[in-house]
Amino acid sequence: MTETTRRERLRAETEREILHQARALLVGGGREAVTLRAIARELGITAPALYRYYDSREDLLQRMCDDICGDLAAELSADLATMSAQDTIGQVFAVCRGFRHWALAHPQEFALVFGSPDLVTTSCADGEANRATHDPFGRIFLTVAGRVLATHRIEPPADSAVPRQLHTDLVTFRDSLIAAMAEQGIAIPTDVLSLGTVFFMLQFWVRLYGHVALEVFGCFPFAVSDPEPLFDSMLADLAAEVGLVSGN
Amino acid sequence: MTETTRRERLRAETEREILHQARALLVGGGREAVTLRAIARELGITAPALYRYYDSREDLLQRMCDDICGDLAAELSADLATMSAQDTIGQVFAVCRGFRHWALAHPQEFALVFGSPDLVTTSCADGEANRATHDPFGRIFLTVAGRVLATHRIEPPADSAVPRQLHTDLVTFRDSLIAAMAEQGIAIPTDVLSLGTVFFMLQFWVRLYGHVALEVFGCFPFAVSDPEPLFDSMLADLAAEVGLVSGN
DNA sequence: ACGTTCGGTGAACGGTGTTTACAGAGTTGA
DNA sequence: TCAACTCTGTAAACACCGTTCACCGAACGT
Repeated sequence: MTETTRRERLRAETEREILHQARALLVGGGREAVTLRAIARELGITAPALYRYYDSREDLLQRMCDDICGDLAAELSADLATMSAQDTIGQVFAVCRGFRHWALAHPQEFALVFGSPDLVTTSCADGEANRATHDPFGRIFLTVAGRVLATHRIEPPADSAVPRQLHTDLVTFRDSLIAAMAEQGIAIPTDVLSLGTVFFMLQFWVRLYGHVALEVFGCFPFAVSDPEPLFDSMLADLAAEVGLVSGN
Repeated sequence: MTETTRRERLRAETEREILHQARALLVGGGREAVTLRAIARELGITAPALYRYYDSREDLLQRMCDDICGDLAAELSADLATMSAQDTIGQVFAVCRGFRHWALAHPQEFALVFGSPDLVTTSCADGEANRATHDPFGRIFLTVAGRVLATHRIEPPADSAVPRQLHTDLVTFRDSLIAAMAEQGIAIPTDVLSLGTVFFMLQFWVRLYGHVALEVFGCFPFAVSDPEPLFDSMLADLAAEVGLVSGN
């Protein structure tokens, strides 16, 4: 079907199985438990055979990162598919809540992809500037954000309120953002993507990621028996900050 | 001096050296590089000897967490000592900036203490409810926050704006907060520690931790060449949100 | 002075990543 | 069809890891 020769089919199958077992080990015992020998054992082969598929353990972990990102993106996409296409604000909220739920349900995966100081995920690694427009998970965020911008007038911070040192970075991001949006058939008038708007998107992500990381890593200053209301109040704050009402 | 017998002195010395070398390995190669054999090699002893000091590698890592927290607290305390005792708001800002700078300068330590899904640091492990009032780093935050509350009138969110589900947790935290403050000689009238105030402190920490974690883990959606203005604008936002002006 | 405790060693066990030489099946082309 | 070649696997080996065990000598309390 998808592949021509028989060898290629078997190889793809094995590759899938390797990643699958690696994920199971990650979930069960964290990053340190993802062992070449353990993976091989589960597959009924020997450890050196894995070197036909990956350069090293580190390389395998890297590929697993991409795999995880893809799964997360797929899960969020599935959630979105069940929603009204009209309610673009609701879609943003759904993606945010979906991200949180995924992270809480998959703490080890989250720690690997979003909580490792060294490997910067490098992802596609073609350009270097923007991650979000390339990695499949980031694209979902930008898509729903773009749909809101295309359907609602928001009240972003004034451009004058954006720290000067961020200007060039924000402009660069805005450009690749418009390009990525256009690729998905979402036309954003360049004037609604003001510097203040892009700045707000950055702040939005900082707070979203921050809350989720805090919760996954259990770094609350005291025991919070149910952090969900805190999360929801943060989302409401963010929406209110730019004059969005969840109703319409 | 501090210890009576000669054996105790030597033991304390060795214990210090173990943690010191373990830290060096952590900084150089992350958690996985902290190896009993490598530590022993640096000390000129054999690996099994370390079991006279720690139950296991995991136990050693745990102690190292506490050690790191202590160092962070010491560094922040030193910063505070150079500041005017009057400018309590400036002290809060200094602690926040100090936390960020420490995290960026010590990413591996940060990842170990503030970015591990499994071991919840357990820290003192006596009570279970509140972490901040026990661990030395949390106490610094609470101290400077307490000083602001004792010297300034702030405009916290109304109690009615606090999600109902958080009430009991917040009340519990407030009580242990007042107790911890009193221990340090800071008297907080219980009426300034409204539910809204404690809620704001929680939100404050979420945003502070969130930004720092994001930066350490490099999870920006695009390349931000200098994130410091973003951090500073967040601090200004937080202060403005409760009506604090940095001047007085 | 004696027995005990403490901090250290060396050998061993099973597990790990990685390299090397080698074997066999799948594929390709004359 | 058959030879050349590529691809996927193996087995052995190396160096390293955490951990346990038996043992030893110096420091310690009585």
